[in-house]
Amino acid sequence: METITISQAPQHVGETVKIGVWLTDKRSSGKIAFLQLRDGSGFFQGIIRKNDVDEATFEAAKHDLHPETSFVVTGEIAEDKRSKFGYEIHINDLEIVGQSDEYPIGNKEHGIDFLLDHRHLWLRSRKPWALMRIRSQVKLSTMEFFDKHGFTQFDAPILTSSAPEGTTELFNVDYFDEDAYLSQSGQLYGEAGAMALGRIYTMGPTFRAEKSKTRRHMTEFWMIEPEMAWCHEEESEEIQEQYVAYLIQDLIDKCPTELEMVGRSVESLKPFTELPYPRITYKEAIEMLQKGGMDVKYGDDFGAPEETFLADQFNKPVFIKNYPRSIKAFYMPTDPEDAQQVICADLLAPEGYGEIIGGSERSYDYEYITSKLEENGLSKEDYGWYDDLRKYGSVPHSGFGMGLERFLSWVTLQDHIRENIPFPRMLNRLRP
RNA sequence: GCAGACAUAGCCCAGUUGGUAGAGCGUCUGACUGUUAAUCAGAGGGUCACAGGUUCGAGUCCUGUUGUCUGCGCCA
Repeated sequence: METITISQAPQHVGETVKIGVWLTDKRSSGKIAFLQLRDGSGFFQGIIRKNDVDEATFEAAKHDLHPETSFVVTGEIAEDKRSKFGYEIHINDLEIVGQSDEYPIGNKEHGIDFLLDHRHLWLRSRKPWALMRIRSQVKLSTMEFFDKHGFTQFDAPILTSSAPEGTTELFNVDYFDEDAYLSQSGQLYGEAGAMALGRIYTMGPTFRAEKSKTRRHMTEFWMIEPEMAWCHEEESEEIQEQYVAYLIQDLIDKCPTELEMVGRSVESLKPFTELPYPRITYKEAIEMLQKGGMDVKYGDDFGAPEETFLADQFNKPVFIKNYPRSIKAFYMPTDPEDAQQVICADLLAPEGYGEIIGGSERSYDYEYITSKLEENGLSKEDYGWYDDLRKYGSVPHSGFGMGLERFLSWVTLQDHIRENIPFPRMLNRLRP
């Protein structure tokens, strides 16, 4: 007899098979019981009738199966329109493997704090299952997209000697009696990679010790940071929008069930696969905000309300280009049309989700970079290697960073990014 | 870092001028042959966050402590 998974059930209609499962819920009558089953590959229902099994098995189904009890079922796969999945299994026999008593998570009515305290178990529920499948697909699609476009995956170090942008707080670790820090960006290392391999991308965890308490922040999150040699900002933006559209199209094609499970309709995502995305300048954005009655002036960075307002003017992601130098990173080159500004763009997601990508051209001028490093108090000892990238065969290059969980929270319509990573790390949450 | 809320059963929450601690869900027992948050009947379940104070009497009023959530800032 063949052992299959729930996801393979449609190919085994009429066959008697074995499946290793967990119970999510059950309903029973005097002579029939409905067992809601999951096995990691999917969810469906098992039916057990008193007349089809011996009495001990039927009694076991009624009394010994509790939420998350693991067992092996033997039965015949049937197509049935009364089942939500479309298929179900008529059980002839079952063998309990692992008992489960008083499972803490029910079908409804839990607060977020309780659920996060039980994250190791909550992951078994439907919504986290769907969110983790979507996350996995996005990472796979990322690798496929960049591979197709000639990029090499390039892993930046996580332990670093100091801070790339010098401003944010870093997690300090003891590195054999020397101070080291957990990386807050792989970008500078990515630039070294681009000079070696042309086009690279990093994909890995990033750490920020900022005491942020918002729906858009975690202390540990994942970034995807492509870096491209011989590339100006305009070309980088084209890659960015193609990448975002590619991720969304792949989700539409490969994860429609998971999207529906988390409340995101496939139809609502389709417009975001149509390119190009609109582009406006920072100055135009300021004008739009002022006309909209918001209290901003040139030189201000945008907060959440401003980002939402701007994104609401378009029904697509929108690039905001060329911000003032004062609110951007030291390595961004001067905008030739306005010396107060730098060549960069942020991509704002629609529907109130704010910035999902920050990117820019990188200055490749040795004098400019060395003076900026000095202005920002970044030492030769720690950043001399970054100078070298300009000293030996410097070329125009650009790159960007996408926050994986921010992207995911947008496409899955979550109001907080914490459910888009298996074990979120936040200001007040380090366990489980 | 700033501001505002909250803390009562395993969970989600009520609790009136201060007067014996409540419901729903889950759990357990029973009924029911197509249930989808099943339904019906019954049972069990509490150091009211912690520490003081006022009072004949505090879940309720006062003070302090701790924890959590939400929004803002910072950013992805």
